[in-house]
Amino acid sequence: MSKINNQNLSEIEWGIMRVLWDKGVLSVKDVWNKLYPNGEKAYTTIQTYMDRMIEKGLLRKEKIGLVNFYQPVVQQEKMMSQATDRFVSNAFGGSFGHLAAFLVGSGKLSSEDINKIKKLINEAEGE
Amino acid sequence: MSKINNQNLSEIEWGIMRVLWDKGVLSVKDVWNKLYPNGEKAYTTIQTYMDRMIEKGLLRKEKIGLVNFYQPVVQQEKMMSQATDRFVSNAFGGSFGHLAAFLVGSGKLSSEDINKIKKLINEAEGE
DNA sequence: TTTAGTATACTACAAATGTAGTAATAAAAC
DNA sequence: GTTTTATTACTACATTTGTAGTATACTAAA
Repeated sequence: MSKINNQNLSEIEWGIMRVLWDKGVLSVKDVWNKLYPNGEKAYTTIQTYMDRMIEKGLLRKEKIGLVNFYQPVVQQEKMMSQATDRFVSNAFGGSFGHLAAFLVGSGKLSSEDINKIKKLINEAEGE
Repeated sequence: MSKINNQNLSEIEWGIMRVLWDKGVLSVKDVWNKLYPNGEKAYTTIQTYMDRMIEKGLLRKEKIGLVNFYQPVVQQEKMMSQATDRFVSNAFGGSFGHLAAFLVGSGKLSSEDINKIKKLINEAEGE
């Protein structure tokens, strides 16, 4: 039974989740084509990943004809939130403010980003 | 030779790094006491971690008397920056703005956090 | 100078991760 | 109807991670 989902995703797992969140329901081949159009990884490697991700409760599959179609079990928002929590707790000692300040001070944000943030802050404060 | 440092840290490795960044130079025992005052992990487990972290180029050690003292090789800022890059690229498709917006919209920031961010933004724009 | 206490160095091993090959099966093409 | 092609299912294996025990060696105490 899908062990209360709370693990870290590896880079490849994130990639797989992203295309599935984006496209909805896909076969291994679809995902593979999307992620590795030049065959950087073997097809069966991705197959293995995706089947292991079912065991982890991240995906589920359904066979239609002879092809398996996979889809996310976990919501993107939820996963992002959990991952952010874990990341902040590891890298920023649990302080979201620290991370936010780091972002603002890091030069990693474009001026559009900054404007969007200001707007969001104003909206949030307006309520 | 310290293979250009670019790996992910596990939760435990982050913990070790954090106490070392904080305190400077410590023995295994010091770190262990700090992180697991109730012996949640075996002393030798931490020893193993710290020695592996030397191979990964994260720490270095120096023997004084019969005790090894460990210290970080990589700067905290740099590590945080790299880790943030990787995290954003995995979880937010590479968009820092997305992460920042997510943070502001998530309710994870306190009002002091928000104020600090506004101040930082103003300062940044003032220059 | 034998003994008891520490810290180190080395070894061990299971689980998870990264990577992919091969066997089997079904459909399509000939 | 036999061959080829597409997929899946299963197996394999090296590396890394998590966890810790044991053997050594040195210091301090008795």
